[in-house]
Amino acid sequence: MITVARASQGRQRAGGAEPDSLLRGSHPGSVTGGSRPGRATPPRARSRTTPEGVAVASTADRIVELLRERRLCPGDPVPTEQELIAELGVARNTVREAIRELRTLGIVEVRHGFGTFVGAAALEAVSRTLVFRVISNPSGELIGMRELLDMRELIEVSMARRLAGTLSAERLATLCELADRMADAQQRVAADRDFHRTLYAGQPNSLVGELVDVFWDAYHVVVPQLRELTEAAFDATVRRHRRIVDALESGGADAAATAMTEHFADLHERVESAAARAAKTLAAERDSASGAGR
Amino acid sequence: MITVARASQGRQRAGGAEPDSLLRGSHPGSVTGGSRPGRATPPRARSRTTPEGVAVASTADRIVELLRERRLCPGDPVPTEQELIAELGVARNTVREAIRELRTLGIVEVRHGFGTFVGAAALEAVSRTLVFRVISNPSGELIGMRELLDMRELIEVSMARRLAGTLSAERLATLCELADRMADAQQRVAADRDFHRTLYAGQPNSLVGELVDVFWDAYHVVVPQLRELTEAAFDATVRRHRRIVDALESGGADAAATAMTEHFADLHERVESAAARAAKTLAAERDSASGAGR
DNA sequence: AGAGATTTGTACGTATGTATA
DNA sequence: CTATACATACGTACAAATCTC
Repeated sequence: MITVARASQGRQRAGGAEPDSLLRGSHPGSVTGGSRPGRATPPRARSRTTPEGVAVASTADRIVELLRERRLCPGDPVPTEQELIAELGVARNTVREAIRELRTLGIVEVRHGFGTFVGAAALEAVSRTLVFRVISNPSGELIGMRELLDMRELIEVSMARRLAGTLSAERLATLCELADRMADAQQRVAADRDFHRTLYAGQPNSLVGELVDVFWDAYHVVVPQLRELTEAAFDATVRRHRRIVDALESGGADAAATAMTEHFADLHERVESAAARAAKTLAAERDSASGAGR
Repeated sequence: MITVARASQGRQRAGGAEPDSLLRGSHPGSVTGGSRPGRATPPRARSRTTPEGVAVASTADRIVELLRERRLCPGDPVPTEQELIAELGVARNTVREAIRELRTLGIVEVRHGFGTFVGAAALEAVSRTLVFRVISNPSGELIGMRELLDMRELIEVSMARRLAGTLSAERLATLCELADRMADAQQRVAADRDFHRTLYAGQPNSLVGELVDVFWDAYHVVVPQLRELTEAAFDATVRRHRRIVDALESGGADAAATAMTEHFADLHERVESAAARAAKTLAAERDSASGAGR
């Protein structure tokens, strides 16, 4: 009975007022109350702090700033909640929400009952955003899946170009073996993941591998929504992957890129046809339901 | 006096136990207490709930699940905190932390005093993670900056290949104008941003543009750390960008890719030389300080 | 423009589970 | 097994922002 009251407004997005406070703290009013780092005052006698209503965001920024000032590296312990409360002069919930934010971004890692530590800032969490982005698309999930696949193609084709002719014999053998294991329905998904993962494992740029992973994850979380992908095309999967390996081994950059492009063309085609069939069966179900039900 | 106590352990990372609960709720123990959605019981008489210590995470998952069940699209209102408290049977702080997590991921957007709404799941927040990743690198910020630049190159070179010969006359004219504006020191950064932005504006795949933006943002937050980039090379900037436009207009895919690659080669070179000079001046300062100070 | 209602933001106190030593 | 340090969760109260009338 309370829900419909606010449905009138469309979607006044707030806009991007944040990219300014990415690095620096920018906490405009640290002239709040007492609570200097020196004194060990329990955070009381406040009763009207709240600079303006962005305490959590500014607290998160200040924590990041703190980590930078103290030159804390991934794995190092972050001050405890109590210390942050004393140091920053905010309440526990504020610190907790700020930590929750940083934890979501991978900037810190929390271990229950033990402590909080600087994180590696992995991009892992991004796949969650991507998945939601796909499933919340009002025009249907298909276009979101197309975008994911297209993005993967963009990155991996480029990487194929770079990797052509640079892989060691062992690496190539491993890739061949993984491609073969894709013939087995049980191992297919894991083998596919390992294939793309070992492909970019030796890369000096760790971002590339992580980004590939993130998009791979998101895609493979979403794609099971399309039941009944083309079961027949699985030997084609093996073939495509082997061709990629071949091109990486002996071919030039263009050949590797072409092989990778064709792999993704296969994936695109399978998604499209599966979506078409899904739409058809859906329509058929609807027809039979409306025909028999009334 | 409390800080050093926990510095002994290295960094036992938790590992990736999460990609399983990306989409579905997977809240293992909803057999907690009462608090069914039907009854409007104020969440009391609990006193020992806490299934196992992951209430916030599972609450966040359940909220996402809720949004999916109700087919809520970006812009639609999310149930209020009170409703979520009643529906999910958790305390307010738990809901708030869950919302904070989803807000960080761009899955919801919160407006003080008004309500919470489904978000567009933009990748904006990623740049924050990227920035932290660079500045927290124990081996120095330079390698992180190299990675950012390399990642940008990977994506944008690939996009240049795609865009070659497809841009409209107006678009090309706009790009030319933006390139010219880079001669002005005042407008340079904004023009650069707009250049790369309008380049990928018409793309049907919105992910590409966002990803380019994210890496652009992160890079340009970090790069001012290197004071005194080569001031002399700025007409080269204009030239490089104009050459990209030319290649996109009349050249083939390879020409466009080459032009873009050369642009990034310039950027790489400038970063490296600036870093080398910064290291040199730093060493000089240290020498003079240790020589004069003692 | 003023008052009330709704909703999110912040603060404080307390109890409990968890991991380490 | 006990002790300790820490994060987790709950409940409540009040402040601030926004909307509606």
